[in-house]
Amino acid sequence: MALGKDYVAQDCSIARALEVVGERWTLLIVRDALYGVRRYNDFLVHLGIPRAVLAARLQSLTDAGVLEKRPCPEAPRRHEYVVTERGRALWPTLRALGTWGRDAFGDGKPLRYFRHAACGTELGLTAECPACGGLVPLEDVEMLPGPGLDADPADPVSRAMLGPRRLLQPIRIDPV
Amino acid sequence: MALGKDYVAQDCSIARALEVVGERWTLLIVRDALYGVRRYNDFLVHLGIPRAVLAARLQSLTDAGVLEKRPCPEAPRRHEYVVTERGRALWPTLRALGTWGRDAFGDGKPLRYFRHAACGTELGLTAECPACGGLVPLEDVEMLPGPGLDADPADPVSRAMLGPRRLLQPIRIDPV
DNA sequence: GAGTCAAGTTCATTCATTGAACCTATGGGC
DNA sequence: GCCCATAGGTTCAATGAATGAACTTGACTC
Repeated sequence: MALGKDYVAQDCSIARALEVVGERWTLLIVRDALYGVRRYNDFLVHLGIPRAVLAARLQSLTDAGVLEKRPCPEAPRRHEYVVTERGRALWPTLRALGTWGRDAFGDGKPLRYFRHAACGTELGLTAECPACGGLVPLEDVEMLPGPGLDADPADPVSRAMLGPRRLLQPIRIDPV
Repeated sequence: MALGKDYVAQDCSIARALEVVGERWTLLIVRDALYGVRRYNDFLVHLGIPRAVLAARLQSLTDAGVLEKRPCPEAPRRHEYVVTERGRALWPTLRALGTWGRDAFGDGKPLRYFRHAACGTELGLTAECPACGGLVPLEDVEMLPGPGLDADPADPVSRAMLGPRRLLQPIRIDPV
């Protein structure tokens, strides 16, 4: 929404936030980044997004300081996009949106669980731990597949996301 | 996003939620509805949204059970769109998004404060009361103008939103 | 030297958004 | 009865963004 008409003059923090993450695909990219996706091709495969749109979104998210683009440490000619602190701060929003989607439109079979790894308690509405009381550091959030999740997805990124794993833990795709 | 390509097969509650509230303008309409806007023309004036888009979004939000359309009790020929329980459940998401926008892109002068009316404490990141511990019922949330807010806005809806008021309290525009 | 792979860019088509103009039903003033 | 205003839309042409397929570029590999 940065291009063309924007939400200028709305005098509202929500509108300002939506200028950055309100476009189609953008929040899903941030979600994937929090789940550990880092590489252009992995976003591409997992989201099924057109290449041109992905490139544009990664660029604008980088400009906005939500992601950081940097050379991949292992293979120097590759890049990775890593969530910054500002990007991590979107996790409570995404958690709230996800619980809303689940409660409002789910069929009773959760797709994923998010637990505080230290105590095993499922996160509350907005990513806090009801038992320990407080926002759980992202590194301590464990995501697990729920009964509603496709147990044998086609694309390798979804497959890598199946197992219990931590938020932010980089996805690695085994070269076949 | 309901039309054309959608986020089908994403197998994710966030994607499902975005199918309903992810389009341009949609979350701003829900925000206004939570702030007490109820009438077509008030949304129109406050958001500066094209008429056709507003009509389409009100329709799809009504279809999704986020808003309810009903005849206005005072003037029987008018309608109002009122947030349902499902719509109210979006408040923590919007609060989280707003605090993110404020913290990430604000200039230090908050635009609005949201307080728990019973104790005067400012709401936390996601609409809970840090003092009382728990989600505050929307009717008990008081919104107040902050130092960053335009103190003399042009449109009557913004003017009606200036004073300290409760969430959901219907906006009334005095006929000039 | 031919082939591959990551990470894009280019381009024609399709789709959504925009802003202006028009429509319709009611209600009020005279 | 006639004129005008208001609420809540619909229609339409022009613009802008999204899509999918094809093409590009610069390593590295066999």
